Amino acid sequence: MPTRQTSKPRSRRTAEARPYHHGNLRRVLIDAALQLATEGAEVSVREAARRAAVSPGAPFRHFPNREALMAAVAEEAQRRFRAEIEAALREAPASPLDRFRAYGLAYLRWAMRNPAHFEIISTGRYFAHGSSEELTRDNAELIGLSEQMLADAAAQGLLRPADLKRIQIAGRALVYGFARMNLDGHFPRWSVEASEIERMAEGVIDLFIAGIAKP
Amino acid sequence: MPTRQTSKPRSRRTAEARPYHHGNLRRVLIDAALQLATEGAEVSVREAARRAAVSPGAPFRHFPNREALMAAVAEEAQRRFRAEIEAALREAPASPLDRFRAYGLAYLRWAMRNPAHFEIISTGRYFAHGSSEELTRDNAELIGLSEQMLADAAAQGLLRPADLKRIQIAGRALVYGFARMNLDGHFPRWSVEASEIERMAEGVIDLFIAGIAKP
DNA sequence: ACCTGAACACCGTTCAAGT
DNA sequence: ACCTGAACACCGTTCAAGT
Repeated sequence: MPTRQTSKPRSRRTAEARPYHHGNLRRVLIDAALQLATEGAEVSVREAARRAAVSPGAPFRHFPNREALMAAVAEEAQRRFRAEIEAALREAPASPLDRFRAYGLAYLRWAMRNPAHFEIISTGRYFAHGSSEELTRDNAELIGLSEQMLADAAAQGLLRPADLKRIQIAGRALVYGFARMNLDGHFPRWSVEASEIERMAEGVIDLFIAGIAKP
Repeated sequence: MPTRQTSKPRSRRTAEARPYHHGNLRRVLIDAALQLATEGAEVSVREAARRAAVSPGAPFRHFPNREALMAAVAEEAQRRFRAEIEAALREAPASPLDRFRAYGLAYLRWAMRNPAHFEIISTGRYFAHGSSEELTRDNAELIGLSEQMLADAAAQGLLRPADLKRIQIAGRALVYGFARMNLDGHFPRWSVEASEIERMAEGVIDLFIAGIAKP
């Protein structure tokens, strides 16, 4: 058994003597909130503070209110979401309809695997979406992407005649609705087993594309 | 000016002398909660109690907890939702695809006009859907209805070859997604004006049906 | 410049006591 | 049988005081 090192004076910054100033609290709070969401718990400022080992008032030095915390969490989640979609598109074939398909698939796969984060991004109950520059910009870019793919498809004569905006809204409603059915626990009542959800996601996207594509 | 009837003794149950026993509290609480939701406010048990002019503990004689109140509210909303869909189907033509269209339209119209009620029915964040017999039954019947219409359409040779379950899930994802985009405030970023939402709902349903129907 | 800790106004829920 | 009112454990948020 090793002797206790009683002679050595405690250094000013050992692990057990946490400094008064956290230094990194903003980041730690966002991670704690992200973690809470992943666990399926309600994100509360107090609980995030508790996990950051900090007093209940401390978060309010970094965020004016709970909404602002949620917005920061959403920005982080959206960044990851967008990164995954862009990665999928980088590996996708050149044909615009194939790219449209890859986009939808990547969207749904991320939503299926990160339901809590997806909800924070999309719900708008936690904070006003318009209040975040970054979220608005990211969103606009993703929308522009799908607009472009559809316009290309139309230009190459791949689509049956139809209003492009209508196709776009329908396509988005389809994937968003599917993601939310999953999130909101609707699939059991539609007899869709957990194990077949990702396959069904693919099937639903293919059905939609078959419906808009020229035969 | 009429003289005050001071001679007449106060009856035991005048309007201003509210009786200790409410008599109708369960109903009144549900209506108050429905009203709160309509106003866009968070439904709280205490506020519902306040509006029913009753103490904060009183609701718990009628509902074991907040979830049970929300479930009762959802049951009421679902009843109205279902009634409207069934009314629309009564007036709809006989052709199964026309009926499918009428169903989708009635679904979306109700969701557009009663967003708060629609959310309580569909979200599953307020209470466990499985806990309500009535909700489960109502839901199953609505699902059965659309199943039947699609089966009829297939039997009459109106559909392009495709898996019926897939069509059903896709159709539901489409309308649910559209309703939620409205609810969650997505339409501004898709440049869909409030005034054109119902027209767009129709367009999106028609696009879907054109996609599954035999040309 | 950033954090603590007490305080305030909320909430859901319980429970003894009243009618 | 049903309701009151005080109580408890939460929550978001503020603010004087500490480092």
